[in-house]
Amino acid sequence: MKQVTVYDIAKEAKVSVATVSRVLNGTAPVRASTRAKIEAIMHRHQFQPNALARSLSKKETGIIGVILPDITNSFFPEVFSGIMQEGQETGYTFFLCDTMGQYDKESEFLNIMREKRVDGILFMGGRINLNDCDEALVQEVMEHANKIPLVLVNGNLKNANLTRVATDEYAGTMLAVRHLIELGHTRIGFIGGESHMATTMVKMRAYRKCLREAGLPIREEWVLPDDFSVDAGNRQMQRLLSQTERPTAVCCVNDFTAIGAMKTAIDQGMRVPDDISIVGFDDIVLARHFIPELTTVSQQASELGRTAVQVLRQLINQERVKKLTSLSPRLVIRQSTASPRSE
Amino acid sequence: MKQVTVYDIAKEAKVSVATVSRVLNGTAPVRASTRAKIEAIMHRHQFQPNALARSLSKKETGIIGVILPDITNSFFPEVFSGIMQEGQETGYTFFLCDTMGQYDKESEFLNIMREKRVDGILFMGGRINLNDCDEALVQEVMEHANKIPLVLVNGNLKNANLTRVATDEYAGTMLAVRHLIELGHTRIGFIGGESHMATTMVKMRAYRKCLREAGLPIREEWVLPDDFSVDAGNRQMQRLLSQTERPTAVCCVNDFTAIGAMKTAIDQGMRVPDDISIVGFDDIVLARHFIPELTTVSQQASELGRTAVQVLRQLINQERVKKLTSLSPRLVIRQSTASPRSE
DNA sequence: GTGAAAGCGCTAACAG
DNA sequence: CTGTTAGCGCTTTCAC
Repeated sequence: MKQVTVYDIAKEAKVSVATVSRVLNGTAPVRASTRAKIEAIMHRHQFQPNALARSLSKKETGIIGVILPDITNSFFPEVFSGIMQEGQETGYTFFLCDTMGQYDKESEFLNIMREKRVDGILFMGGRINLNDCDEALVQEVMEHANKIPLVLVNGNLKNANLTRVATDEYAGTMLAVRHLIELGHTRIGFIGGESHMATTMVKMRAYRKCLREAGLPIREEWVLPDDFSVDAGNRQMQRLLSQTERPTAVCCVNDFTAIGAMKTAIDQGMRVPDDISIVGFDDIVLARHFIPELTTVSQQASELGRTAVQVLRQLINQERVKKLTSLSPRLVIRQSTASPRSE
Repeated sequence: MKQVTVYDIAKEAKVSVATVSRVLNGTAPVRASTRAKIEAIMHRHQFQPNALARSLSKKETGIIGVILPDITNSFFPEVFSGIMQEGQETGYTFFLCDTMGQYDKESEFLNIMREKRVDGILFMGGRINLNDCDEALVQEVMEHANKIPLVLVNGNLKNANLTRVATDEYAGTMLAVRHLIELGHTRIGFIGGESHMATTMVKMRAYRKCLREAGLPIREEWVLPDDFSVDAGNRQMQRLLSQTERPTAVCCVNDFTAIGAMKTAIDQGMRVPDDISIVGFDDIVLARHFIPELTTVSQQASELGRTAVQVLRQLINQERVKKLTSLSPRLVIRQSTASPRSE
């Protein structure tokens, strides 16, 4: 019942373990006949080389550690899917850690990854999305990054100067707001996002910039941060609708809040997009299946994941790497936006 | 820059590596003073014990391998989330493999897991959902299961007699169909699901049983398998609506097809649930956010994941385990179902 | 309590 | 081409 090892194979083939190792890795020429014999024996015994032993001596595991805040949030499975596709093609395997948004879990997982000797780390969510992250937390990540290839995905850490790949959310939001303006909207609100998160700030900044550029007034009572959930969308749309002066369009921090906003608006008897236009951000899979289909900004999550792995691989291979790889989002126009009714 | 090892620690503390190992694992008493000294040194050097070396000698990794067919399908992240929660509490870590529905990838990952010496395997999707799985594929899994703890989650392999945990989909479907019948529906269709998949067959069987029990006729032209996608729902609802005699309610194989069916019905000018009632299966997160909110059967995905880990752990610890652990689904009544209009 | 030493299974010089 | 041997870093008897 004991696992067969290179020694067993070697003995049976009457060769040394070195030779067995050679056919296993193709690291040096081996006579065709002995190679064939060894392979036959390995096959017969269904030999499974012990990856632990191999990694221990090679000092590399072929494992990439992935930290993300919530696998249950459909954006992340898509990114992860891209990560896996890219990784599989290059023989990498993944160690996925879900921090459930807790910063101390990030620290914990970072350590576990180091113990497991992963070859590199992809860091998403949590502290790297904070606008003003605690110095100690930044420090910690920097120390790890000093010892092991690490890239921040869709986030940043002030003054840490780490390698990162991210969607250009500023540009993405401009796409969304300009779309609304081009449709003729002049009364545009913004919903969702915790205000201490970088995403929220960036998106709001882009939103304000656009309105200003277009010479439109910014009504602070229409700028309603909250969190990133569907419920946030519900709540803030409710608030918007309770005002006597209402916007005719709203830009949402992500698709979840957009969905919530849409639902509440419709439940209150409004029609989307006739009475109010709504645009989201992320283009989650179900966005196109809502009624009405959601206009949104696609982050191309899968592409983001692939790119992240490519960049990390360069880091692992000690190649030169751009400090920031920026991906351009795309506006996906569907049914939830239209020109305002002329009144 | 080199990693510090137990030897470095031992030397600095003027003790043997054995003692260092003892404080690391608490496997034997160590004098408090020397323990303190060692711990201080480890802390100072930020010592990270090499998990590979440890696993190699202990012959256990604390890793559970998880095979699933598509992390992008929101049902699986939820299951996985439950798996991780349960695992974390017991110190396990996970190796996630997405087969993207390809059977050969299942084989590949099974082998990789063996090489990585995971402590146990959780198998979801792919071949274990086939109603009639190729004998060789069954055999392969059986051989692995013979060597390593393995549990099938929401699936089965004929005559393999493997340990499994699964939702009772038969019961779940009965819940759904009976609900429709109790509402007064007599004309009920069934949409979606590939007919060679076990889920589909089980659910259809339950559907037929319910109708028969209630003395209702089964109209074969209203039983429309397809695949499990939103588009399948679109297509088959389209077909249903093109018939002159239409059902007043339809039971869908899962939430995706239900969403598709709903969307097509509404796009065609029907009202849900007024003109047609729709019930799904799974209770994905967004089900409650659709308009109308989707009535569905909850699999309690997260609970399923937790249970799977518990069972696997028992297997790993060589405890007695029930061959089948069955979870009861729950009907979640929301807005997409109502009594048929009396005409 | 603590130390010496033999593994765990594989890779990689080095020598031939 | 192939064999010998010394690691890789930790755990675990077995003595003392």
